[in-house]
Amino acid sequence: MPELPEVETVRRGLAGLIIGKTVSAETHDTEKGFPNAPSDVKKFLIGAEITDIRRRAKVLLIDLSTSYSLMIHLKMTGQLVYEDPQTRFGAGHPNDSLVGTLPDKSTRVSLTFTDGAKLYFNDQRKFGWMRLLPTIEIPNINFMQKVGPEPLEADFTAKAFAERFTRRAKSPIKAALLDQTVVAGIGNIYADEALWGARIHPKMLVKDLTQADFTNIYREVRAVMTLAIEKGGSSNSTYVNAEGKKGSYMDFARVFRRDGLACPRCGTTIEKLRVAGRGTHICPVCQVV
DNA sequence: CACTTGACCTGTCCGC
DNA sequence: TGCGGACAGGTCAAGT
Repeated sequence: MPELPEVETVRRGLAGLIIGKTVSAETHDTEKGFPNAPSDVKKFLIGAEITDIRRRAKVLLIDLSTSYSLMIHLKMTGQLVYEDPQTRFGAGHPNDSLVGTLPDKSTRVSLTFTDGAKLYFNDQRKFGWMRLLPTIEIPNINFMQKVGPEPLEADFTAKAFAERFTRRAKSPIKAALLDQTVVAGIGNIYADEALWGARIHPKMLVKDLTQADFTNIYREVRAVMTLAIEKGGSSNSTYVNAEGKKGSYMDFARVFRRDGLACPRCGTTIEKLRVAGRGTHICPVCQVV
């Protein structure tokens, strides 16, 4: 799914909907998605109040009053959808919804709150996961130790951005942008969009780029992600926010999934190629190797 | 280490 | 209409 702007959109939506609520029940499928022991779930999740919702890179953290947290990665097709059964607010809402009646075939975890509201974790491809762990242990887990800085932090500079890439000298710039240990939160959509904005070909090697190039990429990454958060993220097929609704960034995309259409800057037909094993979209005139 | 490729899953779309 | 193959927002564990 879900790159930084989509996960941030879910975080903001959920924060307004479930902070302060108390979990009264939980069900999940046993094979995948929520591997915690039933005794831990009973002890640290049931009866817990939601105290905060945080995001780091593409990971969501739902903090509980028991000093435990739910740590969630949506991967490609994960959804966290809230539903208030009294008003039918949330899932199944007719406007811009990609979610029908829940739970459905893709539902892996369901939480019920004491007021009757529900939170569903759906994941069509089952790559995503949710786990319950002590809040204090989160900074120690491998992913948190290795993940790079948040690109939208106010004090994150263009110079600091460029320095993160020195390790990846022989990588194509797109592969390095997708590496979460370099900079956090960038995925396939916003890598393509930012490189188009910076007029840099995704196959350009890191070592062949100048500080000026990195400054441009830095500006574009920040601009495109900020706009995407404003638009509620990108919905190609399965991504929805906490209310089950789509994001509209794809209406503003300049190259991503626009192969065969005109480059909005020069009119040349946008092409699709493969870089770092991922579908990649470029303007062959604006972005030259 | 740095770098590349395949694996993990289900669903959809495209060509025959 | 059916069937095979490629592809899809992301990491990982292997391989070189």
